[in-house]
Amino acid sequence: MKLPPLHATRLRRAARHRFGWRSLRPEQLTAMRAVMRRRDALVILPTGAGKSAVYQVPATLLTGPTVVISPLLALQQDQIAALNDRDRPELRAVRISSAESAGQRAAALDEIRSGRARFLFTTPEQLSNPERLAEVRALRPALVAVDEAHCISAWGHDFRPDYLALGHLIRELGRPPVVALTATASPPVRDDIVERLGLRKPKLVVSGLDRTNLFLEVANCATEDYRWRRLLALLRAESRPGIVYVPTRRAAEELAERLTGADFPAKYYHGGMPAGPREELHEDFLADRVPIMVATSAFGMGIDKPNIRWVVHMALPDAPDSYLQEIGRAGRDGDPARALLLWRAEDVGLRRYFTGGAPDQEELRDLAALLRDGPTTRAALRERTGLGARKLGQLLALLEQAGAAETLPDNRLGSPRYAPKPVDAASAALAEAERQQTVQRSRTDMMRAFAEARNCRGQFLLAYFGERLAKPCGHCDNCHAGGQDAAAPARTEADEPFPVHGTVRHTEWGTGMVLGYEEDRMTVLFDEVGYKTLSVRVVSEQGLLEPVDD
DNA sequence: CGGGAGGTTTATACAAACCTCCCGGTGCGGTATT
Repeated sequence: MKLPPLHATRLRRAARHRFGWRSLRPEQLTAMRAVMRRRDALVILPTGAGKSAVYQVPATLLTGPTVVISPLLALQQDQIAALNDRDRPELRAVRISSAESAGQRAAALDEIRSGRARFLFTTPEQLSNPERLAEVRALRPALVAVDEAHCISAWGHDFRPDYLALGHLIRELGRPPVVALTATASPPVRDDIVERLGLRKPKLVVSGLDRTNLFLEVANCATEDYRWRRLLALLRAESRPGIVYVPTRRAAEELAERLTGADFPAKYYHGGMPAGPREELHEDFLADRVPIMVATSAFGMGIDKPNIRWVVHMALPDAPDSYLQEIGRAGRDGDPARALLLWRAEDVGLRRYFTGGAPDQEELRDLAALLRDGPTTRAALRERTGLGARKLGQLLALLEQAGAAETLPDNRLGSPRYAPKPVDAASAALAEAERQQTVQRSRTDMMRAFAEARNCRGQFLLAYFGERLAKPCGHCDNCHAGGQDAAAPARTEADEPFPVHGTVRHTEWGTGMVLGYEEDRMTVLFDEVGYKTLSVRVVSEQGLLEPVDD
């Protein structure tokens, strides 16, 4: 008789009795068992595949509370409500955020301490407050779950710098096991998550990147008018609800009005709106009261709505990472859904702008010099430099990469013992910023290459995310147009001279990972210069790449 | 980086070409004011 794997029975029983889930998917179970063995895990599963269960079920079997770090308060609200609706003390969730008063915070901590609640939801910003951190540490958490972990990479470097410090903060919590969860993470994003969270040999669980019920289409639009007419054509052919992604807030408002005028009732949503209407729209959309949502990228994270029938992009997204996140919201019910990208070459300009320029070398140098005066706080640094919180966070992160700044156990900032001179630290930090921008630009290049691809789009996307799809996907415009030659001769070693996912070195660009092959071209992700597409023939003839042993 | 608005120049002067300026995403938290 074959014994069930360690912990599997307990986990299944807990899932059934405490949550009412009659079965667990293999990938869920794999991740949960890693958690039970107190091993770190990086879990990449599509939303709706039971990602939350991965930390929630083990949490009920561990001694001690689970801290859930999640980026959006609105999202936390939904997750907390879902847990508390079950009305069981061992599932009860509380929160610490700017939305709770000091009294509520004390009550939440007390509930956890006394065992009346098990889950503590919070944000990276809360934990970066030393008092808050000490309060949470005193609870002796048994597990930390980092939800929407791609935010570390997408937001940490500029927008929400506290995300970059999460690794330090978790260490200060007593370093319980950590499980990081997200729906999409390309190889460099995975590396970023592992490095920034300080994950130790994490169990990697990946599944469900190829969404077979999602039909991928792209149209290059010579004019704005053509873009509009393609949108109308889709609206006439498809049912509701759907999401139209636009690049700016103004475009969201204008397009919603124009669509409504054309007898396609639509609402708009963007980050500049007051919180009240935003929440209301969010709920209205979930309740099928909004047929068409025209939105910026602010809309959608954490939306787990089964019946979204299509997602249209009215501009080129900044990267395949965002694109896959956004189209992934369609067709969760498994029924056919469409993802239509309507793009123009002109769209790239806005993306370049958002990528930003180089930081100021003098500011970097002065900051590095200040850090040498002895440990200090962010508030003191803001005061002495006159920098804003966000800017300061960015510069500190860069200086940390340059070995000129470190976060001390008491959450103050200092200069490491062998820190480079401020001038050299500034140069190194600037170089790091340039590297990050180069990589980000190469992501936009890959997004454009996807739009211009004449072969299977599913294969292209999966290769970008470091996965391999053996056959053409069969659910994209190019596959349907017969662009794929099913009778093509089998590919040989001459076509694919380096193994997929193997490491190579380029004479100029340094080391990188082979992501995949497409006809006579290959895509490589280089550490320093990001994604590059190369001609296999040229690579072979000129010996541009050599294999590197991993 | 590029589009759009709005103004100015041009000289095949009731239009087009050119110029300049402004704008552009994602959210936490805390503080100040009603």
